Amino acid sequence: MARKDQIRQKAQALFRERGYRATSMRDLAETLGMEAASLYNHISSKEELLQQICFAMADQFFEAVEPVVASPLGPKEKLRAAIEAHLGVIAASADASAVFLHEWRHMGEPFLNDFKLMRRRYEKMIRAIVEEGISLGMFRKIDPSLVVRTLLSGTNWTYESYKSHRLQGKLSEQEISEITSILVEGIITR
Amino acid sequence: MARKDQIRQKAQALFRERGYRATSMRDLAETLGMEAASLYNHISSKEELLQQICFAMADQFFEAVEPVVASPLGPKEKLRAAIEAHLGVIAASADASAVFLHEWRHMGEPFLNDFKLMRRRYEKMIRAIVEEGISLGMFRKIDPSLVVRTLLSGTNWTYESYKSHRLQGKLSEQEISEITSILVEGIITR
DNA sequence: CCTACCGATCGGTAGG
DNA sequence: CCTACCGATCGGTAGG
Repeated sequence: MARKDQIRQKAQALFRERGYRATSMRDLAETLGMEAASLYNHISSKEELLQQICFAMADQFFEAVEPVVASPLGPKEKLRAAIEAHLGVIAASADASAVFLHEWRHMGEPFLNDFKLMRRRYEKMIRAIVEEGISLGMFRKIDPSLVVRTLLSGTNWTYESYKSHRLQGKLSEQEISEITSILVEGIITR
Repeated sequence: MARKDQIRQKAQALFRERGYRATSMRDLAETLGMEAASLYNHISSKEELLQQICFAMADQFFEAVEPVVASPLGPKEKLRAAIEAHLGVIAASADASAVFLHEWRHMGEPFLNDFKLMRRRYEKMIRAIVEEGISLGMFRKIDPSLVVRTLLSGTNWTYESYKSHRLQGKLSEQEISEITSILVEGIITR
């Protein structure tokens, strides 16, 4: 079991660095000091690795953001808290987040469809905050779907922050707060 | 020559839809109604296609944004115009933009390094606008590198807008303006 | 966890 | 632009 976790961790790093299709099972085995065939004592297929990474991250995002949505905060504070929670998940699992964001399309059915449905549900959850804010006159009247995509997309670079020249290491609490602020302030009515 | 353009156009669509590594030359040939071997009368390699797509898009982004940077606009209007120009390029070439944004890492050296340098130069150009705005007290005091990454990342979903349920078809001028506004307003001091 | 190996598929070439 | 084909590599299995 511990071995399987090691495999998954290395798979996350390689899938993120090179992409799922460009990572061979031989590559993965090599980083673990074993032969490719030996991997199959711990996993059943390459795609199973991808599925587990993607759906485990989906769980993480929901676990972080759902309590915020259920909270009694007002739209502005709720949206801020949701984006901060979302950023916190990426910061906590940068490799797996990058795989979640970019490699999911290489899953086969029926997992692919499940994944798309899950993502739709996630966006819908955040969209509800935006819609409430608009209806209360606190947020600008802009297509909520467009708003949510811009918000989430604006966070999607952060998994690579630790590789950047200027922004090395994990994002600090303050940086997470600043990114959130940039995104949320652009939506608030003046 | 016209044939080569057809090949490139189909390659853009397939690389974008399935990813570079998951697109075979046989896939590409099939969409063109020819055999894989015949492609090599028009191109020299699969990677050449990727390089030409990526660097052609790089040229487009620079051609759109450089005049804005050189203009006498103030930081706020200049940043707005730069983001709008950036969004305009994506809207005009959605497939190629998606490839530019996601598939570049599959280029080999020395092209890969050239590409990274080019991207750095592009970000630096936009960062200069942000830095000027901060120094004039018009923009909030936030790490300009973080700001630029958030801005550009916030535009990176737009190439898929025409596939979305709620946002079908190319982005309208108004939608481009709204996205720009969300991103830029979040940076301006109050 | 390894050796040995499989059928499938890959990018690309030769020759016409 | 096609047929025929190449060596390399792929994900995965058999058997120990």
